[in-house]
Amino acid sequence: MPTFSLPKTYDFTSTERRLYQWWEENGWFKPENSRNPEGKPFVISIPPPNVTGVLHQGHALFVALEDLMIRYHRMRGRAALWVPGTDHAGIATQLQVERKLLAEDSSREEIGREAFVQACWDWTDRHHDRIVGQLRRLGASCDWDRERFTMDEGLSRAVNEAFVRLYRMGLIYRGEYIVNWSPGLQTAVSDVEVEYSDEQGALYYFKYPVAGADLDDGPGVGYIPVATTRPETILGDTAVAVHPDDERYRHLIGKTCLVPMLNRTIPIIHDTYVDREFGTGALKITPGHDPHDFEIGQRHGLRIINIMNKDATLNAEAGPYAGLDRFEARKKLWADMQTAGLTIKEEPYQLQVPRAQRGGEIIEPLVSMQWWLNTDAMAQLGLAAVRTGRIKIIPERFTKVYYHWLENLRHWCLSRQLWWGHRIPVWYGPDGEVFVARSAEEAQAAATEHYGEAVKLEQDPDVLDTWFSSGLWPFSTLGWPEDTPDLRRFYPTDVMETGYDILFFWVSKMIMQGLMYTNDIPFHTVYLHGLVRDEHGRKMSKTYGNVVDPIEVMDNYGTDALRFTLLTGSTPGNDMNLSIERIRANRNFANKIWNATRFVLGNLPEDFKYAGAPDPDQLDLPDRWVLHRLNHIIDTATRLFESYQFGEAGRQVYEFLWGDFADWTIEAAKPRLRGENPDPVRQTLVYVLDQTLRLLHPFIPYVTEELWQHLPKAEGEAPALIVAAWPESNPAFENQDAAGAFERLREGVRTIRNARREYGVDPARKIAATIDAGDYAELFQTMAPVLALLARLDPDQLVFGPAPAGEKGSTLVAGDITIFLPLGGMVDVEAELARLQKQLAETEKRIRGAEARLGNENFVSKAPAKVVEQARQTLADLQTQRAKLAEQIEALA
RNA sequence: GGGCGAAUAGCUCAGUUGGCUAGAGCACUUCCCUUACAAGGAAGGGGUCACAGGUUCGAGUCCUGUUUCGCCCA
Repeated sequence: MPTFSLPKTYDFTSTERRLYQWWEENGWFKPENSRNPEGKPFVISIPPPNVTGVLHQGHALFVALEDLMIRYHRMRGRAALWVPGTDHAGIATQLQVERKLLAEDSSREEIGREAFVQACWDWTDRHHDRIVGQLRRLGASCDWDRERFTMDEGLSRAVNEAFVRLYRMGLIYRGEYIVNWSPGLQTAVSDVEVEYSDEQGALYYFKYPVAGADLDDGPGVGYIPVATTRPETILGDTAVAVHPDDERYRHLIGKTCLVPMLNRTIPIIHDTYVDREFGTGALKITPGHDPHDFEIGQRHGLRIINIMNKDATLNAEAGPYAGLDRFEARKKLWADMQTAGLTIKEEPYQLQVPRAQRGGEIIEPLVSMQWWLNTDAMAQLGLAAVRTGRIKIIPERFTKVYYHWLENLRHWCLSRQLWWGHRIPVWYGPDGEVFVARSAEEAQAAATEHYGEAVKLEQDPDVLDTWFSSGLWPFSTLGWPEDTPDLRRFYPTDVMETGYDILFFWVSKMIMQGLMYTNDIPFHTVYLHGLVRDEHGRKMSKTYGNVVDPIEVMDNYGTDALRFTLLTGSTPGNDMNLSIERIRANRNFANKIWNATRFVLGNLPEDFKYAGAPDPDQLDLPDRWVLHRLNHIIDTATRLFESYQFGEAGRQVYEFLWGDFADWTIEAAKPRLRGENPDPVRQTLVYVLDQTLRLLHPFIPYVTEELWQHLPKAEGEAPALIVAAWPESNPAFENQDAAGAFERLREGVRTIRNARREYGVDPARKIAATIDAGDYAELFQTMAPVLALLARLDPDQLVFGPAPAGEKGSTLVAGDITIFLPLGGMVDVEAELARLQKQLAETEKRIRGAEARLGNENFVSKAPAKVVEQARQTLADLQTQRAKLAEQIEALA
C-alpha cells in the first residue's frame, strides 16, 4: 500500500547539501522569484562576517534568526531579499597575514606595502570560500548573486564618496589630538576598540618639589605630594593641578615646581576637575599621555610633551630614560626617585587598564596627527530617528543605552596606521596642500588646477577604520552612491539583526551614516541578540576549551537541530547558554517529525487525491479537534512572529506537533484509518502535517522541505516549501464544542491509563470498561474504537452507560464522566475507597477556592466577563465531579 | 559612581496587554522493543517563582526597597 518508503530515521547529511543546492539552483533565494516579485520587499543586510574568520555560534545564531525572518516573510508573500557579504576586518586580517609572514621569517616592512596588500588579498580569497560555505551550510537563504565585500570596487567607491562628502560638509578634519595608541599594532584605535579590565596595580605617591623651596620643609611647602598609577608619565608632565578651594595647596597656585629627575619647571595651576578626596588631592598633568589631562591642558594652554615613540619606548623628551620600554622606564625612574628621596610610598591599587580589543595589549594614550570625523550633527540625527520612533530597537531597553552613548559621543578617529583597508582618499601636494577626492585622477586634476601645473602628489598612508565602511553597508551593498534599481527598490531595508555587543561599533554608525547620505533610515527595526555561552553560562573560549563548534554540531546532529536550539533557546537581547543535551533533544524532534510523516504517508493509498483544506462537517471528533487546535496555533505563531518572539513561536509549534499531532491525532487516527471511511482521516492528517511543516520551515528548513516534498500536493501548489504560502487560520475550523469534547475524551483516556498503572494491569492486557459519559455519551460511542486503542480496552467489552451494580472493580471519576473498570480481584475495596476519598478531598479544596473567588463581589464585578464565566464553569464541573465521587464512596462503604 | 539584565523543578531555560491546579527539555522512578518513531511510548515524583513590603477582586508577571551574580558606561 505505501507508495514509497522513507528510512526509519532522518538522515540529515544526505539531505542538507542536496536541498540547499536545489533551492539555490531554482533561484528561490532571489526576490525576483518570490510568489509576488513585484510586491512589497522584505530586506535584511547580513552583518558581514570577518572574511578570514571561522564560523562560531554567534554566526550560527544570527544566521538562524535572519534566515528565519527571511523565510517567514518569503512565505508570507513578500519579495524577500537577504543581502550577503563579508568584511575585510582591517586589524584582524592584517594580524593574520603578518603572523604568516613572521612564520616565513619575513615581515610587511620587508616585502613592502604593495606586496603586503596583495598578500592580504590572497589571504582573503583563500578564506572567503570557507566562511561563506559555512554560512550556506547553516541554510542561509541569501541571494548570493548580490554578495558583496567591503573592499570590493563598488564599496570602495562608496567609502570614498562618503569621505569626500563629509569633508566638503566640513565634518572631517585633520588634527593632533590624543588617541588610543596600540604599540603592538602600531596604530590608533577608536574609543570603542578599547576595553578596560580591572587589574591589580599600585598607586605611587611621590614628592613634586616646589621650585625655590627645600624638600625638607615638608608637604605643602617644600613639595606637593602627588599620586600616580603610571610613574613614567611624570617625564611628560607639564603642570601640577590642585583644587582652587583646597586649603592645603591654594597658596602654591601660580608658583612652579620641578619635574623629578628632569628638573623641568612646570606651573602649579588650579582646576575644579581635581578631586580633593582622591590620592593626595593634587594632580600631575600629562596632556600628551592622558585623555583627561589633555582636556585640562587645552583649557589652560599647557604645553604637550610626547615622551613616547610609536613602539612604546621612550624618546628624547624622556632625557636619561630615552630608549627604554615604557615599563622598564617606570621601574628605573621610580628607583632613581627613591634614591633621590622623592618617593613617599606605594600602595596596592585596583586599576582599570585600557587594553586593545584585538590583541589585548595595553593601550597608550598619546597625541598624534589623525583624521577625525565630527559626529555632533550625525549623533543628533541618530538620536532623533529613534526618539521619533522611525527606528525601533528590540528589546526596547537598549534604546536607553543607545541614547546615552550618542548623547556623549566624541569625535571619531577615522585613521588607522594599517596597510589593509580603504586608503584615506586624501592627497598632499609638495607644500602640504590637502586634496580630498574620490580618486587619484580627481585629486591630480584638482592639484593641477591649484598649482597651475602637474605636480607629484602623495596619498595619505593611512587607511580608514573598518567600521567606517561597515557603516555604509545597508546601502553600499545595494549600489550606493549610484542610483541603482536595487537601491530604489530595496532601500531602506527592514530589519537589522545583530548582537548587542556591536550596537556602538556598528548599528549606531549605520544609522548615522544612512541618515547622512541617503536622507533616510537604513532600517526600521533593530533586533539585538545576545551572546552564546556554554551550558553553564561561561563565555566560550579556546583557552577554556569550552567552545561548541557549530560545524561539529551540524556534523553530529544536523543543521536543523542546531538552528532550532538556538532559536528556541534565546530571547531578544539576552545571552543564551547552549548545551549539547538540548541540541540532541532537538535532533530527536526532527526525527519525530520525520516519523510522523512516515506514518501519514504510509497510510495513503496509491490513488490518494489530496483535496486541500478538509471540510470539517465530514470529520470525526479528533479531526475537528486538531483543526481547531491548528487554527489556534497558526494564529499564535503568526502573532509571535510579528512581535519578534520567535523562540516562543517555535516552542508552541513544537508542542503542537509532538504533544497534539503525534501523540493524539495520529494515535486517534489509527483505528479509523482501518475503518470504513478512512479518506477524511487521511485528508486531515495530510492537511495538518502540511500546515505544521510550513509553520516549522523558518526554524528547521531542511527536514521540513524534505518531508514536504513527499507530501501529496493540492492543485496549483508551490513547487517547494521554501516558496509555499504561510498558513492562515480558517474560521470554518473554529469548533469550541469539538475541542471541549475531545479534551474530555483525552482526560478519560489518561484516567484509565493511570488506573491501569496503579492497579498493575499488564500493559498488553485489554480490559473491559463501562463508560458513563453523560452529555457526551453519543460522541464517545462513535469514538469507541479510538477509546479502545488509546486506553487498551477490549472493544467487545466496552459498554456505554451507567456502571453495573454490585460488580467488583474500580470506578474512576473524571469531571462529569464516570468510568467503571471491572478489575475484579485486583481491586482492594479499602484502597479504592482511600483513592476516591483523596480525590474527593482535592476536589473539595478546589471547590472552596473557586467558591471564595466567585463569592468575592469585587471579582464578579471587576474581572472580565470571560474570566468570571470560566470560573463558574470550573466550579460547576468540580461540583459535578464531587457529586459523582460522593456517590461512588457511598456505594463502596 | 551611573545604567541595564538575571535570580522560577536536581541542571538548562520558557512563561509580553496581570486571570484555570506555574510549563518544557535533560536528569530521576516504574513499566513497555504495542508494524511511524527505543533519537520512541505510557504513568509518575519533583517548585514558599531570591527576599521584604505595596498596588489589585486577582501578582512569577506591575511598583518600591534589599541581597547575590553578570554586563555596559564613566
